[in-house]
Amino acid sequence: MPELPEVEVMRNYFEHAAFDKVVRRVHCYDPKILKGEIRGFNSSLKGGVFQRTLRRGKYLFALTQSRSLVFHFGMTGDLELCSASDDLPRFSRLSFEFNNGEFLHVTSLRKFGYVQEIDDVETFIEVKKLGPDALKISLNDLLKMLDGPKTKLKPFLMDQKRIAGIGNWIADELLHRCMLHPERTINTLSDGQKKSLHKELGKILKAAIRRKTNKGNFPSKWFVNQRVAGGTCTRCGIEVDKKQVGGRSTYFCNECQET
DNA sequence: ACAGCCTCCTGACGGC
DNA sequence: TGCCGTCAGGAGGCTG
Repeated sequence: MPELPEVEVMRNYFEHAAFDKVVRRVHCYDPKILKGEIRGFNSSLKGGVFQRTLRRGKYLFALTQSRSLVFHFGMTGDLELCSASDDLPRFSRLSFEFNNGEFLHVTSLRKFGYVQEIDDVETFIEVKKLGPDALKISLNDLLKMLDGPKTKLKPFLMDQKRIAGIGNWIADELLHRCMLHPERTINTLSDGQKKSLHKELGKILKAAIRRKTNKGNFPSKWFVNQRVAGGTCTRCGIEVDKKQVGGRSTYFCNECQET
């Protein structure tokens, strides 16, 4: 579930939870979540202080004076700051213990996602071939990107190597707003439709960040709320269709969204 | 270049 | 009550 807006909210949370505190120790409760050895991880971070965060798409980076970490939250990842007396959160896989006794937990029910020490943020982004951040992509860059490929719209939007940050729900919300069928091919889009993709994408991301939608509290008018069995189109009222597109469950209105 | 399928993982939920 | 199958989903890998 964590897509760009949720990760941006987590980035903020991380700063409030971790900045200005000295890392006393790192605890790993499930080695699967940590890429690399806990020993090396611990010695890298012990005594460090997180001072900076960055984000590209769904990836969060946290930097101490001398070390860099990347967090990917998969679909069920989250951060949770706890005091020493709190119970271990359910599904905690790793925690940073600070010298004030607090613990910042990385939770993950389904263990997709990971925490990893990296040499350098730019290199990581390069190796992953991540596209520009969906929140920062310019209209011109998007227009250029949309010029040519015969890919279907939804898989295009969700390809992190093209645009970083769009996941399943954002793609469905965006395509419904722009009245475009998820299987519409890129090369049939008009200029107006391309421009509306850019405009609506920005609106969705900014509103979602503002509303801190990581708890699923989307505005009631949003199409994303209809991504359930029996959901109805927020524009025409008919029952939404559900179909696998690019291997993902896709909800859309067969009447309003043009193929 | 693109499509389609598989794997990872675990809790929720429906059917019987 | 309990057992079983199915589903969700990001990303990477593999094949066609």
